Amino acid sequence: MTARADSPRARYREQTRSEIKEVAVRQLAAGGVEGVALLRIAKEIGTSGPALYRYFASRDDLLAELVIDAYQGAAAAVHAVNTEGGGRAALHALTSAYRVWAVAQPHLYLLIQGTPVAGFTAPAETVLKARSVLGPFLSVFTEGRPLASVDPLLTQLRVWLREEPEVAAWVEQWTGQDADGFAAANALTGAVMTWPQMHGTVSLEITGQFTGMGHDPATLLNVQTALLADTFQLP
Amino acid sequence: MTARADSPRARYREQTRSEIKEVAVRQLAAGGVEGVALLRIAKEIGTSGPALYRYFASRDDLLAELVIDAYQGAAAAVHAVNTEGGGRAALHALTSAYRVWAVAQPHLYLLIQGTPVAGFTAPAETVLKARSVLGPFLSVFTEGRPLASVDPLLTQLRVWLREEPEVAAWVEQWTGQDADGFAAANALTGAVMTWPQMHGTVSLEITGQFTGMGHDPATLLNVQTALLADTFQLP
DNA sequence: TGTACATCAGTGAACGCGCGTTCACTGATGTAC
DNA sequence: TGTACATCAGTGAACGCGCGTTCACTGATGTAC
Repeated sequence: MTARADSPRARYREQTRSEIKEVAVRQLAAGGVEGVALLRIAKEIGTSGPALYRYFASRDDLLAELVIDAYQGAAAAVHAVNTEGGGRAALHALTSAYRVWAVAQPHLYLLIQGTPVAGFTAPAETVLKARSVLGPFLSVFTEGRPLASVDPLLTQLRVWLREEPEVAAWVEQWTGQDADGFAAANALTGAVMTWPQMHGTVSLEITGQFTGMGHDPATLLNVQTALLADTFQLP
Repeated sequence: MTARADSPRARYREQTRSEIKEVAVRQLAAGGVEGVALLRIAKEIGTSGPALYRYFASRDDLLAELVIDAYQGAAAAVHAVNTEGGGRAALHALTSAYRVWAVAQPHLYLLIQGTPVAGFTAPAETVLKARSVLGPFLSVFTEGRPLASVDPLLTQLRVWLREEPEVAAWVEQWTGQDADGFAAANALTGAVMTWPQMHGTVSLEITGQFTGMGHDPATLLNVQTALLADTFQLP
């Protein structure tokens, strides 16, 4: 019989779990994924190595939780943006929030969007979580009217919407539009174009490849976002 | 006294060095940077571990060479593009060549553009090599006339050109234009905007984050490239 | 309220692994005269 | 062309390290009656 969820013991358990994760994140920041070591975590929180196995079944299990937490954090940051006004301003707010979150915790960003870790299979929920981050972008692009240059991509995504009910449902949820219609396809196309744009700029900034270059990454992202807004003729 | 450069011994030495690097690259592909292990390399080429120290001073030295080789490969792929005609077609050819190289050797691409390896300092030449990859893009954008939306970035890069003689020289070399002029600044801005765009799309493709999504990454890159060409009003 | 038992957190010792690197050495291949 | 020496490639043994994980165990904290 398991202890009640709000028992003192359960509470203590949760507390220890999150303490372990905190230390793990710190090690992640310091030495990357390979720098996360159970024995050193144990030493840091003043316990023995094997004790950690009361809280996580294995190192990979711990990593998997970090991945999920990171996605949750990114999604929260993006979802917290007020997009009520819609249009260009909302898009700028979204891309900026995405960047700000990433720059504030680069190690977490790299954990979920960087080089995949060999031998480590990401948890199954990952795909859904990643989609969740892009949701708010869909809603902004719903009112877009893309220029003709975007057509090749639009056509492909329209097919996808037709063939993948899951995706269609996701898009409908965020756009409030029928997945067969123009608005839904436009929205999906906008999100699919925005993602790599943000990711490219943000990841180059985070990995330090802009250091010594004469521009502010935020300005770069702003300009790119403005062009996207132009392309989709956002109000 | 060192052996003559073309002596049989020197030739054999080079051969062994490159055999070691080949195996290392194979291990890189299989298990990422952490998967490159001297002892396993030695075993694979049928020699003892310590023997490798005749060819590379340390594991980090070996990795550094792989990094340089990878940059050289990327640069070669981009430099091989025929940009004589210039304009939009040349830009498309360049971004496409970049992507094709990356997709063909994803592990090498991730080695130079992915998550930095903790505790490993990239060789000093790295910055120059990275610049070299972008050179041909400069020449294409020389004939660009960017839209006003790009101005904020343009202004920053103009300052950079003025203050960093090295960069100015690099830009002059590829554009054949005076670094103080409009053409040089436009070219630099175009390259700085193209880089993250390509990187974003290519790295998401390579890390498998597009799998299960209903579009062809090449189409996405083409659309993005077309928009860049529009933005800079390339002929 | 007290007692008997079950559940849980944490321990210390130990296992086996693969790693990078050093060292003193042997034998082969070059070079100088 | 032959001999003496220097340079090089490669070896086997060994070092020390940190790691993830298992195991049998002790003591504390809960739960049931």
